[in-house]
Amino acid sequence: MVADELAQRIVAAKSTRRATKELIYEHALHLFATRSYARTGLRDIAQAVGVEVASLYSHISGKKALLFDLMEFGTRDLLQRLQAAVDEVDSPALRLHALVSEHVAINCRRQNQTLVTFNEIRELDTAQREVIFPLRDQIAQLYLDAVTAGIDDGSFRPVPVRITVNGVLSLERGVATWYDPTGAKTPEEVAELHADQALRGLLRVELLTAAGDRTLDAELLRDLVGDGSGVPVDDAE
Amino acid sequence: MVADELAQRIVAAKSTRRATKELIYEHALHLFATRSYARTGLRDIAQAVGVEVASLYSHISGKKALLFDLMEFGTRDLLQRLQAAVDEVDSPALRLHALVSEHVAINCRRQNQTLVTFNEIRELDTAQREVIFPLRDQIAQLYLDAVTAGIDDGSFRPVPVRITVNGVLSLERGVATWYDPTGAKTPEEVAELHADQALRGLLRVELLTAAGDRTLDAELLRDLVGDGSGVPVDDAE
DNA sequence: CCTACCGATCGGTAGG
DNA sequence: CCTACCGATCGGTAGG
Repeated sequence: MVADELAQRIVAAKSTRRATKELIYEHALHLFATRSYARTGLRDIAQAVGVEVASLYSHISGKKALLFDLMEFGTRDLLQRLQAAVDEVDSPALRLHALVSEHVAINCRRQNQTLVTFNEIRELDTAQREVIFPLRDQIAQLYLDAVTAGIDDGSFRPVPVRITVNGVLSLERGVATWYDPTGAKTPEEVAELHADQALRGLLRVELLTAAGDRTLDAELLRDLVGDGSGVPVDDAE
Repeated sequence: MVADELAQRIVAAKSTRRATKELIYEHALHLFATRSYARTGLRDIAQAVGVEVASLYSHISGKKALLFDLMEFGTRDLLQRLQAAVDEVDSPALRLHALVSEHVAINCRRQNQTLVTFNEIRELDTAQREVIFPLRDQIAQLYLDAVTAGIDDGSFRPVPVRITVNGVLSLERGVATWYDPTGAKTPEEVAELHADQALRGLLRVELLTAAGDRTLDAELLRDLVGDGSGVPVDDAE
C-alpha cells in the first residue's frame, strides 16, 4: 500500500475513533452477557463491530482489560446512583425502599451489565478484583446501614443484618436473569413489587398492621414511619 | 511395554474403577465451581485425580458430558427432595415454608453443585439444555402451585405469582454465593431465616398480626393457617 | 485500520 | 491407565 492510502485510513479511523470504541464496548457487553466471557473470542467482537481483530488493539489493551472496564464502570455507576437515591432520605425504612426500588429498576434496564458483572468476576485477576470488591462493599454498606438503623429506630424487626442484606442483594441480582423487557411489567413495576416484598419481611408487625394489604410505596411508608425529621407515626391509617 | 505389564495395569484400573469415576466427578465439580467450566482444563481435572488426560476417557465421554452429568444429577436430586418435602403437606403456607427451608438448606450444604448448575448452564448445547430446563420448570411449578393455592385460600396476599416465585428462587440461589460453612450459622438456621422472611412478605397482614414478631416456623404457621385438613384458624394467638 | 503470522493451550484420539 | 500426538482455536504482535 502507498503512503497516501495509509494516511487516508488513519484519518478515517480517527474521525470515527470514539464511535468505534463505544461499539466495541457495546458489543463486548452483549456477547459477554449472552455467550459468556470465555466463549466470546476477540474475533466475535471484531466481527460484530465490523473490523479485524488486530484493530481492536488501538482501542483496548487486551480482552481482560475490556472486561474489567465494563465491570468497573457498571459497578461505579450503580454505587453512585444508589448513593444519590438515599442521599437526603433520613428514615431507614424509606432509605431501604429507595435502595431496593432503584436497584431493581437498574438491574431490569441494564440486564447485560448486571449479568456480566456478577457472572464473570472470576475471570478478573487479583489486582482487578481488588478494585471491584471495595465498590461492591460500599454498595452493600448502604444496605447494611439502612437495615441496622431501621432495627435501632424500631421500624424493623431485629433480624440478622448481614444475612438479610445478602438476601435482598440476591433477589435484586436475580431480576437480571429473568426480567423480560418485552413482557408486561415495566422495570418500575417490578421494582415496586420487590421493594414491597422486602419491606414486608422487615417491618415490625405493628407497622404492617397499620399498612394492611396496601402496597408499601414511599408515600405509605412515610405515613407509617415518619420522614425521619420528627417522631415516627405509629398510629397511622 | 510387555503384555503382562499392560494386563496388570488394566486389572489395577478395574479394581479402582468406581472410585476413580467418583473422584473425577468430585474434582470436576469443585474445579468448575471455583475456577469455572471454561477455565478448567481436562488436564486440571486429571491432575487433581492423579491420572493422565487420556485416562479420563475410560470414565467420561467428554468434557461437556461431564458437566451435563453433574448438572442433571444435581437438578434431579433437588427436584426429588423438594417434592418429598411438600409431599403430604396440604396447607399452601406450610408447603411454601417447607420448600424454602429445604431448598436453602440444600443450597448451603451443596454450594458447588448449586453454583455450577446456575453459572454454567450456557455451556451446555441445546439438546442438553432441553433435559435440564423441564426439570427446573418442575421445581418452579412446586413454588407456583404453593403461592397460587395460598392466594386462593386467603393465607397469602394477592401478589403476582410468577415474579414472586422468581424472587424466592433468586434468594435461594444467592445463598450458594455467600454462605460460609465455617461461619456461625448452620444451613438450618439460614434456611429458617429465609423461610421466615419469604413468608412474611406473602402472608396476609391479619395472619401476621397474630404471629407478631415470633419466627414463622412450621409449628407457628400450623397454628395460624391450620394444617389444611380443616378450617383455617385466623384468630390464633 | 489491515495483512500476515505466532506461540500456547485445549479437547480429544490412536494404539498398546 | 499410559505415551505420543494432532487439529483447531485463541489472544496477541509486527509492521505498514
